[in-house]
Amino acid sequence: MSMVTMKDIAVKCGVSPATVSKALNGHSDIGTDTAEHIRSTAREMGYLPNAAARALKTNRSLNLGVLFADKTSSGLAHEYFSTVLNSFKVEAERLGYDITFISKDIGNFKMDYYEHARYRNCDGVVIASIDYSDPSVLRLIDSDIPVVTIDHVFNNRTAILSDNVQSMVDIVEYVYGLGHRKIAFIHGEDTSVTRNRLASFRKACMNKGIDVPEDYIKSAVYHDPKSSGLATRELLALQARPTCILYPDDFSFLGGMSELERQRLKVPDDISVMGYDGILLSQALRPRLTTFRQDSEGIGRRAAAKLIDEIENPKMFVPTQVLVSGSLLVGNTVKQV
Amino acid sequence: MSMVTMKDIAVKCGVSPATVSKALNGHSDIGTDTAEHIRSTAREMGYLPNAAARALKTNRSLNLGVLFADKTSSGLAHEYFSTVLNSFKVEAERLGYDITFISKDIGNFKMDYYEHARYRNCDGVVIASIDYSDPSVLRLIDSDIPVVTIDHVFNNRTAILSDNVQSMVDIVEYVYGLGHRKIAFIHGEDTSVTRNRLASFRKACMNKGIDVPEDYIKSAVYHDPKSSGLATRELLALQARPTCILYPDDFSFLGGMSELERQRLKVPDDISVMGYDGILLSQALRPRLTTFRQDSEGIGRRAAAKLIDEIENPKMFVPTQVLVSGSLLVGNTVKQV
DNA sequence: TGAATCCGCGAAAACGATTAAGTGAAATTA
DNA sequence: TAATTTCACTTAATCGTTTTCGCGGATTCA
Repeated sequence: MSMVTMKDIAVKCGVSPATVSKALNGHSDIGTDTAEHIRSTAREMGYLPNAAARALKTNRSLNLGVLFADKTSSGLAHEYFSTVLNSFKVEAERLGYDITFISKDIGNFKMDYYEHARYRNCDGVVIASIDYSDPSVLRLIDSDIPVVTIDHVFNNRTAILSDNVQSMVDIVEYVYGLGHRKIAFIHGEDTSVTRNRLASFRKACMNKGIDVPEDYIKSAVYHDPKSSGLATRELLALQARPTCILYPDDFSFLGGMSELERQRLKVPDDISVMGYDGILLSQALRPRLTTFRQDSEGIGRRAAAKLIDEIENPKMFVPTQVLVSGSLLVGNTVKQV
Repeated sequence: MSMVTMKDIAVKCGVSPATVSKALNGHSDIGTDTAEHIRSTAREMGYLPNAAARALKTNRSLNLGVLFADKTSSGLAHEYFSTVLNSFKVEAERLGYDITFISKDIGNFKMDYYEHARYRNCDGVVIASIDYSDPSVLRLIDSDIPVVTIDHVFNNRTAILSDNVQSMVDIVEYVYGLGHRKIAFIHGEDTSVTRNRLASFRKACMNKGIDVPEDYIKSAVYHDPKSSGLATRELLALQARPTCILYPDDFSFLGGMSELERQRLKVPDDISVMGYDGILLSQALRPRLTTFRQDSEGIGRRAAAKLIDEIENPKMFVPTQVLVSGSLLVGNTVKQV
């Protein structure tokens, strides 16, 4: 039951624990035959390294912290973030790291994110889907722990972002190409992502020579069908109705579609609509959703790779912004006009 | 930068490290004033316990392992499991535990689940959404590490399950109540959950005096709209078409709906359909989905509570099956006939 | 042949915490 | 008053690894 340790192996092989450690870690100052003998008896005896002892001694845990939304409206429940997390996990494991969730207040112990990460000896932390103005987050950002952020930029940190600027350009060019000139845009809460998308939308329209009246820009809450339904209603009430509405994500998109349904408007015959995210369901629904697929898998993978690179080559570190581009997913919700 | 340790506090307070440890852990054999003084200087100095050192010495890590599907078809990406995971996380953290993902093969190091859990000193492990016949899983099940399983029963382990038997009863009674007598059932891959649901479906129908011809029972792949679309097509090809089709989950449900759309059948006027899971989107879509909402939040929470209880009170442990019941979510896809 | 180099390995001190066993003084008891 | 108990704290071992330093013997070099 109790674990076999290096000392046990040392006894069995008639060498010192130091030699066992070196043999198992592939140090060069151990004879090849001795090393091989140690390794094979280790295998026979079912030896497992003890992560705690190793972390204690080396001050490296091979463990990454992840910070995903703490709020009750769990970021995890949303497909975009759970996909990011999953690919982050896969890549991290491939590179030899485990991952642990970082939260505030573990049990009765009040602590902030930084303290939690320290407590667990995290070699690095990835941050996503969170309130980036939280002082507790900022403390972590300003700390000496390697950090990469997702979809948000700090000037001293590496960030992985979907290329929101390019995606809005692609979207506008696509609907423009289908003849739309009256394009409305519903955006999410005010975050840097939201601002980037909105600015890019405006610019792309301008480049196409399209005028965007202020009342074509509406605000909603990300992932909230009700809120986007409301925004949609406002847009439909305008005297100069848009011919195409862009939504900030696919949940909002579907919320908008229900409102259209309620008003007996057919998609895409009466009005064109388009989403963002490319959730799994988008292609299973009828009509198939036209949306912009974010490469969430790529984002998670790049985040892990960058973070681990920073951990393992600290002197080469320079804060970087990695843009990950997505692609248009053409369904049946946008029509030629 | 480098961490403040108990020794530092001991020096500053003019006591021994042992006294600091006891004071911080609330042992009774330290004077109240001394203890308070130690605690306050610890706070001032920004002391943080070192999880690795503590784990090494106590052989307890306050860390739980989670085993979620390893396959590329990430369990995490599915709303049901990510919700379970999230509530598991929240409850575990409330009780003072962190969580770490357990996988096979971390880096170049080949190991199985049991070894990984050992390596990380997990106090317990929760298993969900996984191939329960995997020998590596079985090794963990047969080990001395506390384990709870989700949606699968082993006789030596505590299991948390949605009450699939009752839910099928509720579903059958609901559609029966609306006049349906020709009810088809599409089920997922062969697992214990699937078998339970199917058996319960048959029994519930029998209790209502409904005959279920064998070709009303079709097989599909969970969460795969294509596969359920196919099964749907087969059902529609029958001479005695069912008036109501039950799907194994909401993704399959939507796959079925697209097939119906393709065949120009209106839901619910031409045919009634019903799903399972109660995904977030179900109420945002039009028609609103009639489905059975699993209490995934409750499942995760109970799993954490049970697991931690087993860890902290090992002698009271007895394998238990906790049934968590869900509830009917009535939308517009089932019609009175 | 004597000196320098290299190779393979061991001794021992950490890393930061916990805890059994003990210690001296004060308080209680007989 | 002498014996016992209680109180508040310390000593020191220990958890399983890693790593610096050094050591003896063999090999190479001059």
